[in-house]
Amino acid sequence: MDHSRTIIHIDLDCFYAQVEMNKNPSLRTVPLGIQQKNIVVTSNYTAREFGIKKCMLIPEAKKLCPSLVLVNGEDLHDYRQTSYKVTNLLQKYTPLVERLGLDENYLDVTTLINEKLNQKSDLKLVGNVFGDTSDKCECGCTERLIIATTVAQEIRDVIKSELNLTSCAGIAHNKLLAKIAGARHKPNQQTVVFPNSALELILSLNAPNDIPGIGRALFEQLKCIGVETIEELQNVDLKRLETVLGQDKAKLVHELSLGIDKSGVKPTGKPQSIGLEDSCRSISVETEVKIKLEQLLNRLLLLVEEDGRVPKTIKLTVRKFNKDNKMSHRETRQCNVNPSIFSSSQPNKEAKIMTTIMHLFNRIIDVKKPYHITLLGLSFTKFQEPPKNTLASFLRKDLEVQSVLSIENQNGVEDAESPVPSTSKLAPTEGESPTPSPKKLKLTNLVSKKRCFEDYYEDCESPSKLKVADLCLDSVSCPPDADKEVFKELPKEVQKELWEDYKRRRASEMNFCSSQVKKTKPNTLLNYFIRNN
DNA sequence: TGGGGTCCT
DNA sequence: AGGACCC
Repeated sequence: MDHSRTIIHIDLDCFYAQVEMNKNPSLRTVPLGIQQKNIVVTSNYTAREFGIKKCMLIPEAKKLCPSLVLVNGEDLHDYRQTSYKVTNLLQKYTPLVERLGLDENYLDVTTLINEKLNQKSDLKLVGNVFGDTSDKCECGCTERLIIATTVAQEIRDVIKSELNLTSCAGIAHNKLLAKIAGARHKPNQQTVVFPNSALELILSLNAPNDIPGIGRALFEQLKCIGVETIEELQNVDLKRLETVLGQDKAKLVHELSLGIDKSGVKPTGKPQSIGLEDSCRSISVETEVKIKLEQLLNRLLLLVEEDGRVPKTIKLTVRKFNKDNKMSHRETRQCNVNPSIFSSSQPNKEAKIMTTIMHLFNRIIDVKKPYHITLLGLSFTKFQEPPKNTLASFLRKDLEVQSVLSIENQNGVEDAESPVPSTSKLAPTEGESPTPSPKKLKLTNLVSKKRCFEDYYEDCESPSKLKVADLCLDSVSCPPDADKEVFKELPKEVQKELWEDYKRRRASEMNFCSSQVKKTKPNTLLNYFIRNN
């Protein structure tokens, strides 16, 4: 077996509740529930002592705990923001950070651990251990996992000190085991599991669908062939499993049941979609539909503006009333939109977008017949170009021009555009814990977001006129797409970053163009900035 | 049972 | 466009 990787799973404790308690510290001392419609989606640990459970109905929760304080958590904006702050912190340890929902992250710390291994730091196991450790694997994984317990503790300490959030961590040689182990001791604790305890850990779960990756549908299929417990799944005849699941799925599921998980930690880049939903008792007239969708659209436009990218398609989701318990049944329709519609200079773009949304709506609902809608959702997908969250993006004058200059982020790998150079990444570390990087320069407040478009072509040289040689010089000059007057006033360091950013973008363009023509990868600057390629 | 997301078919 | 999975 291969135990060469070291994975840490970080899970924020009752995440929404923690965010609300940080916003309003007086909530810390009371039983707190986060409410979405008629449901308590999560609660703080004070409330849990009353027996409040995830996804409990409000009346039931109130009966268990009449003093329960409820905060509405239907707008995820603040949770999403905090969530990304956590992920950004984690990315200082390794670029291999994968998000799962808003409150979980996987880290592949293999490289970092191997570096620490060479430094001969003393082996001190921190936190809980799952299972018995008398039978020790000799492949080296034991030492690696022990070092990782210290790293996990450091990471949790930083999340606490920087963001005032407590979390749990699971440490193992794969994602599956790390996640399951982390849930053993909650809250604000961590657990390591060694390979020899993998089977025991999996068997400690109650049912096959407690294994991440085995959901309701798979569980039902398993039942059909008489597999109801994890033990039965572990011992099932593979051929029989294949008859219902097919070869690939059968192998995967069987391996999961044995604690084997070969899946890698996939760096999560920018979201593939940004959407909003609103459930409701009943909507059956068109004006109400319009009002709801307008609300959703206005909120969504703000989110997309924050994101910085421009979407190319829009998707409408409708859930019709269904007396059967098929609550999950939704219908969607999508269409492409001209990205120019999102331009800030576009006069009443809301109305224009609403027109296409209502067109989608009419593809799902025949408004001449009675209807009964219980959910409306709107989402934007297929974004143009990766946004460049750098100082440069701020000074760039025109979104449309920007889109011409940029390329799609083809593999979703982090694009080396982090405003703070991730120092600890792959470079050898100095042995101490990763120090928080210097505070980001908050240009947001320094530079007005107002951009003027008119003089772009007069003011700037065409990028195509820039010679490749310019890109290789050490000297720093003003990128053609930045405001020269503003640029002059900036500190030298900032000027340098803007110029570096511009060079990177130029390099990307060059590679983009040539790779369209010939399949071979030219040895451009880009190769230094794009990994896994 | 909410309000999100991902990837595969 | 839907369905599986995840939180």
